Amino acid sequence: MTLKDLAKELGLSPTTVSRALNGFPEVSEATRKRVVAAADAYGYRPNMRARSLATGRAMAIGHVLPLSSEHEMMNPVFADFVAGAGEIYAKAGYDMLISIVAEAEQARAYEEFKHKGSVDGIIVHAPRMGDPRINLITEVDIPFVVHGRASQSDVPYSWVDMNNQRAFQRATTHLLDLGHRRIALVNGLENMDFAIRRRRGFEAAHEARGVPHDDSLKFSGEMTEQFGHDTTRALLARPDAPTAIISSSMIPGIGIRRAIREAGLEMGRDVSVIIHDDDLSYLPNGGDEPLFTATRSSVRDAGRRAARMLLDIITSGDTTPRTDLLEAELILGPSTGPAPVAARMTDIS
Amino acid sequence: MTLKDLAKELGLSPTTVSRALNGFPEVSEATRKRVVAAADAYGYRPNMRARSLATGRAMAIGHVLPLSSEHEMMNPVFADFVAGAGEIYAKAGYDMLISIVAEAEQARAYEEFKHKGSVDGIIVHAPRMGDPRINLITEVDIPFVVHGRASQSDVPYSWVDMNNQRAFQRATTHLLDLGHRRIALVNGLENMDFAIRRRRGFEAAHEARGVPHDDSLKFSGEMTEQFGHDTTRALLARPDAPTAIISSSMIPGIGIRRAIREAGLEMGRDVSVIIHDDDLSYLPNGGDEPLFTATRSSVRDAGRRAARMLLDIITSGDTTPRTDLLEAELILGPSTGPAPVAARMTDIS
DNA sequence: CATGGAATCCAAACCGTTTTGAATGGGGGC
DNA sequence: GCCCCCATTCAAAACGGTTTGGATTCCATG
Repeated sequence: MTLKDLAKELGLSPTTVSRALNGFPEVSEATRKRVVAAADAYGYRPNMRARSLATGRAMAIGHVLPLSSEHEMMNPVFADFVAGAGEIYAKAGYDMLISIVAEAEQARAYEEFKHKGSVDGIIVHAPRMGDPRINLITEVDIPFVVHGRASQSDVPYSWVDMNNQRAFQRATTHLLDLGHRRIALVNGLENMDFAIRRRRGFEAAHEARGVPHDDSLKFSGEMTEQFGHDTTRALLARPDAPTAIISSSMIPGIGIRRAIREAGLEMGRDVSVIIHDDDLSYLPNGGDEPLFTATRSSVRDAGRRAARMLLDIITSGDTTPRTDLLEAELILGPSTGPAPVAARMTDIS
Repeated sequence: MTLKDLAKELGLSPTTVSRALNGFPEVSEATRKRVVAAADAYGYRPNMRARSLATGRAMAIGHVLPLSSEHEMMNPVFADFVAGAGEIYAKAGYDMLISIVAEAEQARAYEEFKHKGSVDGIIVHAPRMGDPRINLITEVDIPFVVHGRASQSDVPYSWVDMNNQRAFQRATTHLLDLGHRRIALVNGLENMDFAIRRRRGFEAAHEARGVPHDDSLKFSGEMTEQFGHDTTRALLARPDAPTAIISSSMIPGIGIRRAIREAGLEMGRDVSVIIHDDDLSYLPNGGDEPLFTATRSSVRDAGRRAARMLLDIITSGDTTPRTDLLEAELILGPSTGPAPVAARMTDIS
């Protein structure tokens, strides 16, 4: 059932039918009702391809994800971010196009998105530091919003991001306040922008308190359970073992907890742990009570905000860059406590 | 730069240019070369919407995910499955359209996919038992492949699935062979088809060995760490505590491990644990050595297979249902061992 | 020297919408 | 009764490709 068929059925021209269905004022209320009634009697749905072609709007948003090689980690927050964005798109009648493309081919991917006309805007995921993609898409001249930021990017752009630095500064400060003086950082890969900001926050907290930070206590790697476990085991075997650990994600946090237990120690008493909690729906940080003390910021909510921002840029046509900085909450759980006295003593001595 | 512009630039008709670029035989090799050269000199990309409209093929596959309400679990395997499918689509020049839609509106969603003409085929995720969607899409008459199966569906359809029953039967049999007689099952929600099959495998193994299975040892719920932990804690507090636990996913498995440790017991010695491992890239079951004894089947690989199957159905036009049943491997890790003698004794007595 | 056929190329129709520009009819003002 | 304007409606031209059904040229064949 095409528009033409429907028009013939009603004895009207395609023009009038189209206008009736799209709410234009030049059509009488009587015929509009007649058309609408017939439309859903016949179950008519406009063909999006044809409409897109005519209007120039694709009614779709593209998400470009870097294709992770076999051994690289698939971004674990992606599913939740997309779920949040998808909610917004669905309400606004937009589709979501996802393309997974190797790092080297990203340039072409954006250009194709534009020229193929399959999307009206793009969400950029997982920016690296000084990510070249930003300049690239800016040149292509298609609306986009970045989830995260790319330090050292020279062009202005729109983004939604969590205040990574502030979150980790607060977490670190909290541990310092509890008397901890040797704190380890288990961070994500430091080619990712968020990881760099988190380390900066970690260091800034030390500096603000005049406590030196030890480079040998800072680790970065793929955020797996194994990574958390192995680094913690190594740390606890050292004579100058830290009394607290901050982890960039809950997954290594679980490995940290395991290593602490294996060492015969207790989390929250012998070693304090703070994780960052993306509030992933499939990995909740406990139920009524949290499992870990955590900085929490919902990545699903970030997805919703980024989607709203992008749709607003597209529909308003106002491309002046806008930004949305989310603050993480600091949630207290059983995984932190005052620094053990023994450690504090030896440290002070 | 449109096809017409390019044609004018070359002094050729749009017909010839189109044919040259699409490899039709009716164009001389000389002009083809000239056209191709000009095309990528000008950076010409055909507009997909126009092409789709003309050819009737959308060159896109739709994935429909149930919109999880705030409290429901977002399917944790989704990200990896999609990554696998995306690889295949990218190679074949297809786009991936994802739409997240509430359970109640799924019917309309499929119909719209068809009539809007935005996709050539559909992948159906997370089928429930007797899932009504299967009949629905069959009626809509658009190629589709189901990831998983829906028991009690009366119409034949194409699917890619893991042999859930066999995997859990093997895991259970292995525990029985180790002397365990009271085995608990920590399963996913039993409105999901895979969960039902896994329970059947669990029960079949008992029956094959003539060991009774106790309904009070079977649990199903959202597969969170907390769920694994809480049920295990309750189990271990019972006088007739099980000596082994099978978990439907690694995430509750981690909670199971935590509860075992909290009870002062050791996993693999006092309580054996087998998990099912979807081989998720961001939640590997250990590194060189596994953390858990596990039934393993890569969900990313399933995504690749489903995508290949669907593309083949679409391009061949042969819609006779095809199926692909993947067998899980049983991987031995440190989380299992012979049943403790004490338990075995009291059981025998 | 026609004739047929292969090899190339092109004009025009088509895909299903929206949108432009014009036509039609009815009613109000004079 | 005439004119103008407004409210409706429509025919036709986009949008950017593909595809159908010829045209044209060139060469070999009889």
